[in-house]
Amino acid sequence: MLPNVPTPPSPGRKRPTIRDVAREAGVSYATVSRVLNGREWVSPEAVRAVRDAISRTGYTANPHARSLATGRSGSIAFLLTEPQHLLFEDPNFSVLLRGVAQALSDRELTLILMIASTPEERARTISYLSGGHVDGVLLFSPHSGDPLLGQLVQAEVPIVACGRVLGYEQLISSVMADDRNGGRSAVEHLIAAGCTRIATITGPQDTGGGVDRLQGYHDALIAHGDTIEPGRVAHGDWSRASGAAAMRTLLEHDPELDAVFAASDAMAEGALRVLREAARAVPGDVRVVGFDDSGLAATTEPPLTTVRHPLDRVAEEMVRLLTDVIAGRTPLSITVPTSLVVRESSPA
Amino acid sequence: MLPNVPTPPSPGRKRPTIRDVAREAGVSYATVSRVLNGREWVSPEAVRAVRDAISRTGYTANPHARSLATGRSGSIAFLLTEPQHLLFEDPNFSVLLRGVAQALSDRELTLILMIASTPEERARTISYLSGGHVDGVLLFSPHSGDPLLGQLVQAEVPIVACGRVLGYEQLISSVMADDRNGGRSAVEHLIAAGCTRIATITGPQDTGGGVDRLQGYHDALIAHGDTIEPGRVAHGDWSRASGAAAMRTLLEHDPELDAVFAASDAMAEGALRVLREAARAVPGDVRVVGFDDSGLAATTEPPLTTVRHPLDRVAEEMVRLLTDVIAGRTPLSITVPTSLVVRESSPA
DNA sequence: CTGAAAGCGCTTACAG
DNA sequence: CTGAAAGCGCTTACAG
Repeated sequence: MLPNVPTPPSPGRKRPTIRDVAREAGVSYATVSRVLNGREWVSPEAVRAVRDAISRTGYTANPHARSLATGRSGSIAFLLTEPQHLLFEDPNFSVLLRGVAQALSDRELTLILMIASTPEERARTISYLSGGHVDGVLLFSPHSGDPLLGQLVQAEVPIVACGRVLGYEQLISSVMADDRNGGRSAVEHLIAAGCTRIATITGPQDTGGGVDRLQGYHDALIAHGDTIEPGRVAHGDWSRASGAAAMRTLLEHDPELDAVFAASDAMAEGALRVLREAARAVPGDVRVVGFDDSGLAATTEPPLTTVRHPLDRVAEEMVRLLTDVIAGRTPLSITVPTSLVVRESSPA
Repeated sequence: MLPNVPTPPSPGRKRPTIRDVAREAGVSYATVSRVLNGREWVSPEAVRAVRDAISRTGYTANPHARSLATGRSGSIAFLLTEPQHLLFEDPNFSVLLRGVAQALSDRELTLILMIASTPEERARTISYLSGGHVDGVLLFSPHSGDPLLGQLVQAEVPIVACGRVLGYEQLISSVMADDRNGGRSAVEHLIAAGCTRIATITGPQDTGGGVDRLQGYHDALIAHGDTIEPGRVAHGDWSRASGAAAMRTLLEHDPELDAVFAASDAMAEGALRVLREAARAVPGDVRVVGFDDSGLAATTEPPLTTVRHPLDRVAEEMVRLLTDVIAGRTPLSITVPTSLVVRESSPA
């Protein structure tokens, strides 16, 4: 029928364009564009006519044409660089994703998900993002040694990271929890409960969260006049398995320890399992405090006392900040407060 | 400097276009386009010259311009309609997302994530997808009563669903696990172990998986000459909490039951918790079998015997099928096989 | 094998 | 307040 139907089996009738709407409304298509974009200098009658024509024709704008004309893509990349096994088990990820999806949807922006774990994916990702095909990038779980970071900065893509990016504080905006004070409050809670041999399982030391939560542990101990025992500090990678491994190391070093502060709920869960195997009662023999207040925290055995990391707020702030950065405002960091949530693994 | 820099603070120099490449290579830009798209009838020299020019200029194609010209967006929507609390706790979701991201990336397609839970999100989603802004839609956790389904079908958007969509079997292509045989094999395993009072916790009965796994339970029992006791069937919604609630109901109806087949690992986990509270040993007093072999299964207490649902395969097949549907091939369904994974909650 | 040209559907100064 | 026109960066028949 029509001369220029799409090459493959035509997906129904041609979609209406701005010209169809203009014809319906009896105005020029420039005017249609103006009301579409809510610009000034359009008469009320024209606005009404166009709106009617739009609903009659079922018109929706072609985002590609719009992007081509404006030079903005209307989309944001949600970039994950964690190795996949962490992604799989981390309930924080879902919360963040949900929050970002919501915030983006509210602003009529599209969420493009990119996972860069294999070398091929990383190469494709960097060329895609450097190509200017998205308006900005939301970066999750960045590790300071990652070469992707430098490439992204060099490509001048607007970026906002989740958590401080070590070594890039001045170049990459970020939204972080108050990790240091959060860690501190967790350990102060343990001290107040009378614990005297407090160990910690840290996050990766090439991440802001990993470093800052450990610093909070230091702060609390020092403020209380204690010294830091190296044997009471074991490192993890946020995962359950690493938490379990770290707990074993800690028990070897000090079988008498009476408390553990784990820098994530997932690691705390691993620690809980090892303590059970080692026949230590929680909280009777050993108190355990986690970090995040993720979905996990309330369902462990016993339920975890933890530091609440308000990821819904973080997601919202990340999107807000990114739109600022895209608009040209200078990079900055936002810190959201944390709070202690007391459950049975370390009651008040 | 340049007359037409983008409105906000110029993001560095202008990106090279196809004309810049053509100039560099000393050919027309039509020729550049040909080598870009790997079309025939280009001399080897021209190809070489263009490739060199591309790497010298750092050119990457503008996807919006390309989409506008070709009428294809190069992107696929990953659409989630589950209420958010399910999304949060379901480890299957991450596996699927990862698999789809990989398969799409291999085909140079972009993954657009859409979450449609609130009414506003649903409205935006339907208008976005109906607007023809993506080449196709990957649908997750569809419930048969959802009005979104009809709207999507009416909009003639290519769709592939994860799991059979009840009532839309002829209209929506899908990739499903062999749910019925999977459920059957789980229950046969229980029968073979000598269980005689086998209960089941089902998934939602408005989903293909929910119905088919229950049918598998029926099949096994009937084949063994047993009758179906209504009191031994309790319904859940895939979540842990619903599994726990269902388990309580089942114990009330038959305190002597000696086995439970839960239609998801998450529900099995909830059941496990209730059995522990009720002082039933697993597998001593009650055997438990789950479904999915999700990340959860190996970490429960005790680890779960379960039916493996190969979600990585499912993700890959969904993308493959969707590209077929987009290319105009007739809709069809793909079933991937399942297999029993034996662990301690019901040993061999 | 290769150019010149039209067209994809918008936005945006530029004149009126 | 509104139209006519140029331009965004590509692809694709159409002539050569």
